[in-house]
Amino acid sequence: MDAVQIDQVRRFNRTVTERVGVLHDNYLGRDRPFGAARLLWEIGERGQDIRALRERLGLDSGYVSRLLRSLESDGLVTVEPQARDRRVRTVRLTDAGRAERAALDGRSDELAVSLLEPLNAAQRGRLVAAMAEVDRLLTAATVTLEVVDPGHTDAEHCLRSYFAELGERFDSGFDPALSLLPDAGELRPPRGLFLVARLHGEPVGCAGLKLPVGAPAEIKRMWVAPHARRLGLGRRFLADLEARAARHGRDVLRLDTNKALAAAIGLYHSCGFQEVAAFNDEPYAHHWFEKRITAPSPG
Amino acid sequence: MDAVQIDQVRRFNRTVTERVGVLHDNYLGRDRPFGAARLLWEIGERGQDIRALRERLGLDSGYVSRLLRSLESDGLVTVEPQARDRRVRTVRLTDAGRAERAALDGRSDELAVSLLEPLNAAQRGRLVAAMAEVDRLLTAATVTLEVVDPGHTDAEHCLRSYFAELGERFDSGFDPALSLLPDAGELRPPRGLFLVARLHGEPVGCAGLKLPVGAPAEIKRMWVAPHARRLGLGRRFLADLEARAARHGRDVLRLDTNKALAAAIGLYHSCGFQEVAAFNDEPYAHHWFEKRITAPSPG
DNA sequence: CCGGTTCTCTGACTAGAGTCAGAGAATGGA
DNA sequence: TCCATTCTCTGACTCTAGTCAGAGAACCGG
Repeated sequence: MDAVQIDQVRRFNRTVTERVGVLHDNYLGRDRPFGAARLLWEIGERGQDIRALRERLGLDSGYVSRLLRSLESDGLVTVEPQARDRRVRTVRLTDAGRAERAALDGRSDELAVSLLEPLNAAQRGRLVAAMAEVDRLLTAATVTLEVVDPGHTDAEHCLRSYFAELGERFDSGFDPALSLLPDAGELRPPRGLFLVARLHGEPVGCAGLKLPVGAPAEIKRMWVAPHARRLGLGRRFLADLEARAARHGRDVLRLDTNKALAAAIGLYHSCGFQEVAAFNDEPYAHHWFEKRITAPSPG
Repeated sequence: MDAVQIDQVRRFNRTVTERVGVLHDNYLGRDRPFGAARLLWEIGERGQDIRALRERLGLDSGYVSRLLRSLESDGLVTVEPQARDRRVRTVRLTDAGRAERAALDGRSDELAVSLLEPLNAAQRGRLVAAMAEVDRLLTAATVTLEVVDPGHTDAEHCLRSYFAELGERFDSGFDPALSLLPDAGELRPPRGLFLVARLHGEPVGCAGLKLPVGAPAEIKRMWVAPHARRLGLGRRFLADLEARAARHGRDVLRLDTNKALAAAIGLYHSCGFQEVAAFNDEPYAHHWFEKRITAPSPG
């Protein structure tokens, strides 16, 4: 990888951890140990089950219990057993807790202000834009792709969202029964595969690949959750599936799509797909694309 | 301040501290406590006096001593009294220490790579560019301006560097004796003032303001250290001095400059200065500038 | 050469952030 | 109904990262 880039990333890490880190500690950990403040924050306005808190923060159950005791004795939270399952306990903020949380919030704002303060308006604009870009791309880099069974909860969640969205966007609506849907077996080894993208553990996109014997590979059911768009995830799915298809010895990759999906059509063009004549009679398709692919170089 | 901007800064802080922070701990603190690793790093190839280490890292002397003992017992450093002053002790890396430091370096690289890895080439380019921008602007925001006496060490350091640079850049060289230099008293209250800019405690620029009675204020000896350029520091000096001149009741600010200082001339234009006829007979000046200024609004 | 200062070290302490091994209630399934 | 499991809590630890108060050696100015 490019040494100049690595160097810049390291310089960035140093500057940011110094500047943001130091202020972070100064502002947020002022009265209360950091762990307790974090917990207070995570409980949120609506309360949380202790197990959910533990999971989200990745903390030991004993540790969380102790932190909660200290918040409780300061009168910031109440802990009560859940009605349906009295083993599980729910934490809620008291009014004092809500006030404390708002104070934390205010300090977060102060921190942000103190970073912008010394700059003039033009510099502020540029800093904020650059931060947004870094934020977006680091988020993109934390998205993971994984091959799962199309029957997996996360896969089904994505597919439901996908069909719902098609129903909204197609002029004609979308009825799965009328479409040439591959049966699940076609997206399951050895006849194909199914990818799910996850961000912080939540499914945020999917894409299927059909690998019919002696025929071009075909992409089906590619979808990216609205809040995960603009992260280059579509492009990443295409690149990943293309590599997999090539590894399975296919030299052509194809797909069909609906005219309502303008962004997707743009993506296919920009990723090197050529529009071709219809290669199936999918009733919801208006465009058919194809791309010649080559085997990945070994290593 | 703009709430949208504050919000973006907060989102940035969250993403970066999570993503970079977690990896940072994973990679860098692997075998050795973080404090020891930091110390090992700061000792550097050429060794350091203990007091310098302490100062730079801002640590308690007892704590540093203990950390050094542990590094010493691991065979990574040697500590010896300085020849000239046997109270002061100098730490040097052993071969093993050098190797350990190189390993830390390698992990820093790995961290950087792991942030870039999941991205494609275009995204990497954009991420690195945005990181450079954030880095540059956060650095700019940590620069402080302070009024000091022109006889202060930091002021003198800046002035020496300034004269040296003029000597190199002017076609004719630069001889302070031939120039219309204000005597130090003119850049000292009540007749004027002198600003020094500092980054992490090091002086990185200066600017003087003459406030002659019943005459326009005048900027003299503005200089920014080469490694602190492109941080908007020149613009910041001008804005600061302009506000100070206005607070002292002046409504015109002026300055002269040499044709070799193209960047400065560009800056003056872009900050609203107009070129005017010579208002003095400074032998090294080719351009004279003036700007009408207004009293800052109260508050 | 004496007294104050500088520099480093040691010992004794603290707070934060966890980990680990049960104990004891509540629940769910056979 | 009973047994395994789930969930939370308690007590007993650990490791980092410090802080604070001297002690003792080395140095410096008068």
